[in-house]
Amino acid sequence: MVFILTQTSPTLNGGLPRKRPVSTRRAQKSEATRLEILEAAGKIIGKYGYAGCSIARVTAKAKISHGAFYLHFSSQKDMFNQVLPTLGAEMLKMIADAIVDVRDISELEQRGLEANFAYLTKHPYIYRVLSEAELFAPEAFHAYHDDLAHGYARSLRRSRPNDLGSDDEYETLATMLIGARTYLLMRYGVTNHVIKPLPPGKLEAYLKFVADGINGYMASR
Amino acid sequence: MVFILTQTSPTLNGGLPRKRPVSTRRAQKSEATRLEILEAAGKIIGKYGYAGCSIARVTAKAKISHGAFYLHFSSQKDMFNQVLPTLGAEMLKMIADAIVDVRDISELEQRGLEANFAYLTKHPYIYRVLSEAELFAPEAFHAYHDDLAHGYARSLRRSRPNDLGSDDEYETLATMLIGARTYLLMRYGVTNHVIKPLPPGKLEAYLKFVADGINGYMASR
Amino acid sequence: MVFILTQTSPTLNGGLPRKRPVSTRRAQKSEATRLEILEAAGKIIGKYGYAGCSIARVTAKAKISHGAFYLHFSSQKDMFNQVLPTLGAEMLKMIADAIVDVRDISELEQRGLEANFAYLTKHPYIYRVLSEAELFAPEAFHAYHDDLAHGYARSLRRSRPNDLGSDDEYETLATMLIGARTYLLMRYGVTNHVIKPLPPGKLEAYLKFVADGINGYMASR
Amino acid sequence: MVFILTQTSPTLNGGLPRKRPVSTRRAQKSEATRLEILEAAGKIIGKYGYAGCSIARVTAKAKISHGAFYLHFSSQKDMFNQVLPTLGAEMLKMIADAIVDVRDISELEQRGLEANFAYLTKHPYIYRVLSEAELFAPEAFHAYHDDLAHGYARSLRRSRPNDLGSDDEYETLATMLIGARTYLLMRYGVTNHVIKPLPPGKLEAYLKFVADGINGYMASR
DNA sequence: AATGAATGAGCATTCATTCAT
DNA sequence: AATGAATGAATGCTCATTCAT
Repeated sequence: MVFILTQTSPTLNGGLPRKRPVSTRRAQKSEATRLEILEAAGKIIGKYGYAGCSIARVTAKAKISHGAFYLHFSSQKDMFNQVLPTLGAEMLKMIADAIVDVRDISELEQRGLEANFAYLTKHPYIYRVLSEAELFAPEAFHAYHDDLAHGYARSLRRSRPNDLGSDDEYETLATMLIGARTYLLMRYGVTNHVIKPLPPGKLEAYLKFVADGINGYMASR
Repeated sequence: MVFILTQTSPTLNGGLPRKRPVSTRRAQKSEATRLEILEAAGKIIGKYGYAGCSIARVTAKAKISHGAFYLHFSSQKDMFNQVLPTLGAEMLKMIADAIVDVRDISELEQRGLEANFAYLTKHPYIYRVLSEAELFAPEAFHAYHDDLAHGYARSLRRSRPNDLGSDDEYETLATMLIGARTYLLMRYGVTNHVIKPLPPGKLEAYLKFVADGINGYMASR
Repeated sequence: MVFILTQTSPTLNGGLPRKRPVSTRRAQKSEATRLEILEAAGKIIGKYGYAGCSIARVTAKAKISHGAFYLHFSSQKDMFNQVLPTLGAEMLKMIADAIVDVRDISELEQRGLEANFAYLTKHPYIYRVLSEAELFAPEAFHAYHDDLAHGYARSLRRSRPNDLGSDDEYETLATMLIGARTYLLMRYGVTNHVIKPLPPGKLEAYLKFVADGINGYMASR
Repeated sequence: MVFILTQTSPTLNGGLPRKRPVSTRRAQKSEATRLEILEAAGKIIGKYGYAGCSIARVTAKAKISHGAFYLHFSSQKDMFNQVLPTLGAEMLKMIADAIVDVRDISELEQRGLEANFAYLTKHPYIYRVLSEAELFAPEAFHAYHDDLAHGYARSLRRSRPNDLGSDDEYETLATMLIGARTYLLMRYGVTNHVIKPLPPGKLEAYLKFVADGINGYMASR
């Protein structure tokens, strides 16, 4: 096949060494495998936690050999630190998309929470990946929260066009809001690492509290 | 030795087998050992985390034999679930004492936070015991937070004498407040599992946000 | 490419398949690669020992692919057994050259030792290649020592023209001398696999002892 | 049983807590196991070398569980460093005993070599334990050779009562002699890690050479 | 000829728990 | 009641060799 290609169409790739396509194909395959491993790891973390996410379990689920794991990750820790960024990125994107055109805070919060909740429900294992990351993938955890708080802060600012708070003030606020909703979710919306709908009224409570808390916060500076 | 004691004073308690004092003494000793083990475990968790809190380390620190551990706890998990209730109770009490006579919310929050922070600074290992408990001692973690939210809710209600919110509403609010402050602390006040003072302004930001958030929350029901 | 070459000049060598020049060029290239691999292996053994001389390390250093290794050696063991003969040959030659025209034993010993020492100092990794070879490349090790003892024996015989000892007697003697100097070097001239100068007097001690044995050694002090 | 003992002979141990016998018994058992492990390791090293002396093999041979190994040694390296001192001590003692009353060098050498050879033949695996130790248990190896050279030097001095050489001179000499005989043994007396009798004449060659060096060796044939 | 992804057996070490003493 | 030796499954990781491309 290679022979035929190089004979029949020697000019197709403009004289480039015919190595590229091969290595590109390989690189794609490799990247695909890397993602499969991370998906497998995510599911296993969802079920057994990071502590139960042994290389043996991951490779069995990803249907690769034990040794192949180390072609894609330098260590278990390395993999742990990639699970959240990879699997969490999509969630962040979904949330960002959901709030891209909101104009006031309650819309922001409502849509953001809905998108967040929808994603967690659809990909139930993400919740555990995220909640245990503080311990097992601290770098990823903090990077994730920096991102989240940053984006949140930007949306908050956009939703209050006349307000002139500093970046740090908005990030502080975002941090508190994330904490409040995380604890609400943890206390009322999670059983055995599985997300369930919040009891009626909780979400509204959060929205109300948040709205006036912010007004007061901003007014009193 | 035991035999002799029970034999030499059979009449003191009117013919009933006079086991109580002895077993009481034993029980006291046993209880003391149990507490020593839990203290040791607390310190080890503070230093190495629950994951590094092996029975070997704990028994070495508590100066008991490996096997003796199982006279006091049925398993490692059992011990994990007792560390937080035992060591955390004191902190809860300190906080409760600090806020027992407050009359308005900002005093409540200020004093509560100060007491909390003071305790964590004085007993640095508690922070890790608490923060990792969600993962390694989930039952204890949730019981602790139930307690905390409950007490918090009661204080909130007391600080707003004319308000008629339901218990559940106050607990929901307490949960959000705990989340907000926990995340603030985690993001700005902890490095390498060690508490450090919050940057200036963070605490005030929390107090302001909290005060008006609550007012709005309560007014709009 | 190969195809084209063999097709375009079929007549040059009178109809015989004109493989030779090509395969010669190839063979040369192959031989060069083989040597590069062995050089790389030598350096790695010098630094990490045979046990640390993995195929991965060697191929990385020789800048060839992992698989290409097996085009030149049938196994790791095979390579191990070729490192010493290849890299040691030069040393043996240097020593042989140094002693080619000596006429008495003390000159023989002095010059031989100096040449040996000079070579080891200049190519520090050879020492480890040699000293660990008994374990990891036993065939090569024994072949090397056969060679060494053989040449040594011949020089000894040449330095004693009137002596009629058998070859075996001279080889036995050579073996003992090699052992004596090797142990002297090992005990007094090597730290952490690196050759350093012998303490003053050791070399002279060896020379005296060798000449006259214990009696002479003791008498001549 | 314990009860009976403490009742029937309360004075036998003079009031000492009856814990001692138990822990002594335990300690003896433990020591016995430690030695069994080292014996097993010695045999395995004799057969497969240090590189093949895995904990799995050792514990299987010593009929203990995998984990029990670590009750007696802190690591594989720790064990490696104890094999030679433990198994080699007996050999050194046998040699020392054999030469305790010699009065001249040739007797010293003859008896020492015979004892050495006899021991190696009876405990064939020691040879490999010793010869590979330089690489796998360097500390033990050098300690062993320091001991050996030291004792050897003392014997040499004793066998030459009128001689006033320094300790260092005698140790240097001992080192060369050990080297010479080791290489003789290695080259003529070992096949596949198994000791076999030296060919006739080799031992005599060594004795002659040692006494008078090359000159004597050659003259006395 | 040359590549490098894939394999899978092997390794040292840890540790909660049990149980004979 | 108290001890601590013993168990054995489990873990993360390495590496010589093979083989599809």
